[in-house]
Amino acid sequence: MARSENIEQSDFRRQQILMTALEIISERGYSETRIADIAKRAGISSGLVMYYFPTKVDLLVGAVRYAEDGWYGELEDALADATTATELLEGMVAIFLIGGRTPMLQMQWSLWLDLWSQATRNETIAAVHRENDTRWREKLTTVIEQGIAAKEFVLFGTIENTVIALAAMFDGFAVNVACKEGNVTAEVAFNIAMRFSSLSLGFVWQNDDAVATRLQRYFEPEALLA
Amino acid sequence: MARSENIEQSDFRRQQILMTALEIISERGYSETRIADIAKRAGISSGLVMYYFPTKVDLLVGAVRYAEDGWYGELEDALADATTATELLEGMVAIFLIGGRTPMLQMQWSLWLDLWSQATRNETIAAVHRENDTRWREKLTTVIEQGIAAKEFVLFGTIENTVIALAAMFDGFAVNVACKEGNVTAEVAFNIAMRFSSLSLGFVWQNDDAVATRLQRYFEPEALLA
Amino acid sequence: MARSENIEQSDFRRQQILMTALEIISERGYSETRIADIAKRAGISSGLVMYYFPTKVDLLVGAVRYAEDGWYGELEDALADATTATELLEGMVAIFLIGGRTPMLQMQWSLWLDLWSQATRNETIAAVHRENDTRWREKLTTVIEQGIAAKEFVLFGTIENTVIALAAMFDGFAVNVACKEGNVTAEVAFNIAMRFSSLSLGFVWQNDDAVATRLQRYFEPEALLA
Amino acid sequence: MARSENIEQSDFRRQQILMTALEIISERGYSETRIADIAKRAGISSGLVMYYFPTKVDLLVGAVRYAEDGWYGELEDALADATTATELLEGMVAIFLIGGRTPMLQMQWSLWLDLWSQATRNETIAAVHRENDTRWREKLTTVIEQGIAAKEFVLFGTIENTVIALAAMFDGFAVNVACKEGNVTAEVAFNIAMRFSSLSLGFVWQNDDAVATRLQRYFEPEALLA
DNA sequence: TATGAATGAGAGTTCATTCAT
DNA sequence: GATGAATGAACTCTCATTCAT
Repeated sequence: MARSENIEQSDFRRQQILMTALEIISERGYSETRIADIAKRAGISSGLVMYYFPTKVDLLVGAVRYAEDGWYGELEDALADATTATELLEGMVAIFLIGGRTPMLQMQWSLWLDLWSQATRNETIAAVHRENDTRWREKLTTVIEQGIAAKEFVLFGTIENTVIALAAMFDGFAVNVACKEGNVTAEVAFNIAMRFSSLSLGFVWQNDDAVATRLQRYFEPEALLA
Repeated sequence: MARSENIEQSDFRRQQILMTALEIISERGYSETRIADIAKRAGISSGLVMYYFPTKVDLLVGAVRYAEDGWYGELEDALADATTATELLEGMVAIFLIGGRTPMLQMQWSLWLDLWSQATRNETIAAVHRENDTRWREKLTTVIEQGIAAKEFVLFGTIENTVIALAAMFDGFAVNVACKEGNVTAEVAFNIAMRFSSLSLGFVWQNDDAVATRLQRYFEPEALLA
Repeated sequence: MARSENIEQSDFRRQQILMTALEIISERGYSETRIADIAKRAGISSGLVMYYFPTKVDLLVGAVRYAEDGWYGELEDALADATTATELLEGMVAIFLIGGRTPMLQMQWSLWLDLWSQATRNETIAAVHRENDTRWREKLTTVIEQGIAAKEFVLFGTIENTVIALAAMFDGFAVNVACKEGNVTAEVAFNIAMRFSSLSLGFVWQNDDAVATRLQRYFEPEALLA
Repeated sequence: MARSENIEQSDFRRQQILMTALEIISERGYSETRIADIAKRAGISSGLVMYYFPTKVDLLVGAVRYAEDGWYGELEDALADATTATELLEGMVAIFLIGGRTPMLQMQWSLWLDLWSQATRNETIAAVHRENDTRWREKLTTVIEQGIAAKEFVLFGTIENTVIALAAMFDGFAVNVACKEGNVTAEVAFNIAMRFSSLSLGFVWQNDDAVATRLQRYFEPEALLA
């Protein structure tokens, strides 16, 4: 077997394990996930899982990075048709809270809550969390800067603080959604999140037919808000 | 031993165990907490822990409720000197994000992140989480209603949505603080949280000497923002 | 159950586990001994073994100490009829190399070789080994001093060096016996060990009927040398 | 590639693996040595190690034989300047207990203790041990015969028994040295071993300047006894 | 109430060995 | 010869939970 094939094969295994891990951790949580379960579902031995990921924490870190990379990669595509800053923000928040058309964009919030929970006590995991957070804030910053340049947005504070506040609000909504708090479904969360974003960014937003039409780019109508 | 003494003794044990559990779960997380560790620190046998709390989940539920009750109880006292709705809100947010003068008010955020993480997959825990959330939103609602009545606040949406949005933002900030994201310390979080609350509630707030003076009701000066 | 009964029960378990461990480690060696095997043979769960001996090394240390204590305790009894220093030495060497009438005195040399092997790299085990060695040399010293006082023995060097040399020779013979080197059986080793001891201690010793008669105190005739 | 080159290459690999195995087994013991560690340090794959040595026991056997052959080969050279039987014996004991100028002559006692320990339960290893022992005794026999012929030595028993006794004593001292018993350093062991050898062989030996000078053939002065 | 010995079903991890390439 | 992915059986150790006392 040629060297390049080896590398491909190796990468394939790595990805296969990460995908499976991602699935199972999302389903039942990190601490309820067994290496043996991942191996079984992937159709390999548990020894092989350890061969690629020496410890269980490595697996969590790998799975989170994998999810993150996949999410951002596919987010670009999903937002391809959004042109104004408002539409971009709307799309980002919609996909963040409700999900997108691909499995990767159907963000597994339970994975994130696990990550936060582990991050408070494990520095390696905390570092991964910070990485993610920074990436998300940078993305938001870019969109807001575009909106300011295009005179769509007007800020009431510094851009840094605005981003921090909005990101915090979005995370908080994600907790509501992940914990399935009855009255705050993903769609309700999206709606409120956009209204308060518009307040902070000085633009007008209301959930009308135009919004509904636009959102069909990201998910099926039935997932939409009333 | 008289019946009443039995009950007292029983309640004492219950509380003693809960306090210890709270301590240890906060320190190292729910899944890293061993029944045996709680028993050892409480100076009792692990069998006795199981006698009062038949399963480990019961212990988590109990500890969270205990923390919650303690927190609200002491919050009242802490806010005794705050009279206007603005001051009340300020105090609530300060204590929520930074902490208060008593151990109970030094909210162990890591406990809450654990709770969220477990809540996504365990209905009993999810119920406790919802209880907490409802209580917190009711508290916020009361204060906002008072502010509206006193013409301190003006809303840009329904009161329900405003409360949901603010509560989400506060939770998101709590994640930042708990995961020790470098640039968002508890004090920074408080500051930004108040600025954006003022935007949503139509009041003016800026972090000046008067605020600093007021905050000294809740914690020592050195914990204050610049 | 009364406290004293608890302690008795606890000691019983401890001893039961140590005895079983001793047996199995002797049979197949420390690194081939499984906690589960000990548990199974003792008729208990492996968790209980770990309850009494938190690590496998603790079990080895415990087993060695137990064997050692048992050996010395029973050595006293076995030597009760030996009066002269020569007879005492003879008895000690005979039991050391060939064994005695009780299981404890049928020294499991393989256990000792394991101990030496582990001692080169594990300080805890090395300490136990040193303990044993010191005890054995003290025993030899006492007997030799008695022999000198009784004018049975005459030394050609210091008593310290004599003891070190003799102890080394006995250990070396033990290796021969444990590794079942064909021509050096336990009996042959005993015979040569005594002849060279007599050289170092200036007494006359030859393996005659009187010796054979005396040795019957320690083991059955068939175990005796031709 | 020509057949002879293949064989050379093959021998090279074999030796390379044995040297590395010897190193690592000496450092951390047989049962703590991993095939993968040997492969890594040798810069090859673990599959290749198994290609040359089908089982781990083969590797131990090979390593011991390799060490043994190296030791005897270099012993000859080291003793080249020793002419009398006394000097030869002195040199052999010195190198046996203290070591020589080459790595091979710095006998790794821990390897030998491992060998003994395994030999009690593994017949293949026991056979290797016997081989070694026989070789060592033959060497001692030759020297003693030379000493008798040259009237340097006078025996108090048969030559066979004398060799067995001395070999046992040397092994026993090796245990002391390997287990780093504080008061019996390699140098002390050598000194006592020689004094008691002289007793058994009827020659005069005392550790004076002449001895010290002679020993400088084998190792550096600082390693010498006072 | 209270103890703590006892359980037992794993858990993650290890590692000699195999084998397709 | 040489690789290193892959296996899988086993190991020590963990820990919530049970239960006789």
